[in-house]
Amino acid sequence: MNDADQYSIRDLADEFDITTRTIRFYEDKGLMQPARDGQRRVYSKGDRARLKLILRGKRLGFSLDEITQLVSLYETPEDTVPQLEQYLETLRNHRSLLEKQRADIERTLTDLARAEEECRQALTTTLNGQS
Amino acid sequence: MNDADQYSIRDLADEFDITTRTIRFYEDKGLMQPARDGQRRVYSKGDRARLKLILRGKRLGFSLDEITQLVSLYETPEDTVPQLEQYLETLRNHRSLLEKQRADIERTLTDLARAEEECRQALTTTLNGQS
DNA sequence: GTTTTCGTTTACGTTAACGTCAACCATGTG
DNA sequence: CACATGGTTGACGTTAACGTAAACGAAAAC
Repeated sequence: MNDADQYSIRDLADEFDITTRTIRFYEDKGLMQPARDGQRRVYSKGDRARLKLILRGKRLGFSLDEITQLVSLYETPEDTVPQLEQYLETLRNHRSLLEKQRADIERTLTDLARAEEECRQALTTTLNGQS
Repeated sequence: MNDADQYSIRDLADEFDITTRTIRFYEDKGLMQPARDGQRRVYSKGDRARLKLILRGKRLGFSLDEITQLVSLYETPEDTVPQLEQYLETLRNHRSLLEKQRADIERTLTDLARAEEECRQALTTTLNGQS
C-alpha cells in the first residue's frame, strides 16, 4: 500500500508526525474526504497535499474553521462572475491578513536580534571580568 | 486618569479591542503585574508595551505559555555566564521558529498569488463570453 | 443621598482541538 | 486455527483561553 499514490492513515500520520485521531478529526470537520477500500480510508496524493495545507495553516495559527476557508480557496471556483468576484475578495482578505502577520514576524525578529546583540555584549563584558 | 503614563484597565481594553476579562486573565497567568491604586489596577507605559507584545504573540499563534517565555526574553537576564548562555539559546530557538513561520507565510502568499492570477484569467475569459 | 458607572473577586460555563478508551472488524502470520 | 496487528466507530475526558454571571465596593453624577 506504499506505492502508486496510495497512503494509509498511518503513512500520513507518521510522515507528518500527527496522530491518526487528528486525521480522522479533520475528516469529521469536513476538511478531508478520502476514498475507502471497504471500510479503510485510502488517501490519494491530492489528499496528502490537502493535509499538508491544513498543517501549514495550523502552524500559522489559523483555526480549523479558517483553514476550511483557506483550503477551499485552492479548489477552482465556479465560473459565474459574481462567484469569481466573491472568490477574489476572499483571496485578497487572506492575503492582507498574511501580510500583517508577516509584518508582525519582521518586528519580532528585529526585537530578537536586538536582544541577542545586548546579550552578546553582556557576555563579552562579563567574560572580560568587568563587574 | 488618561495622562501621565497611566492607563485604566478599560483604556487598554478599548485601545487593543479586547475585554477586561482577558487582561485580568493574563495577570492571573503571571503575564502582567500592574500597580494598584487602592483596589484598582493601574497600568504604566511599560505594562502597555508588555500587553502589546502579548497580543502580537497571540496574532502569531503562540500559546500563552510560549508568550510567557517570549515576553520574558525582553527583560534583561541575570549577569552570570551560564544564564546568559541559556538566554542566548532560547533567543536562537525562538528566532528559528519565527523564520520557519515566515517561510510558511511566503509559500502561502505565493499560492494565493497564483490562485488570484487564475481567478483573474477566468474572470476575463468569462466576461469575454467564452463558455 | 441615592443611583449609575467602573472596577474587583469568585466561580462556574463554553468552545476548539484533540486524547484516550472500549468494543468491534479484517487480515495475514506462525 | 489462534492471535497479533492495524483500522473503524462511538463516546467520554481534557486543556487552553477566555465568557458570563453573581455579589460586592467605591466614586462620580444627578
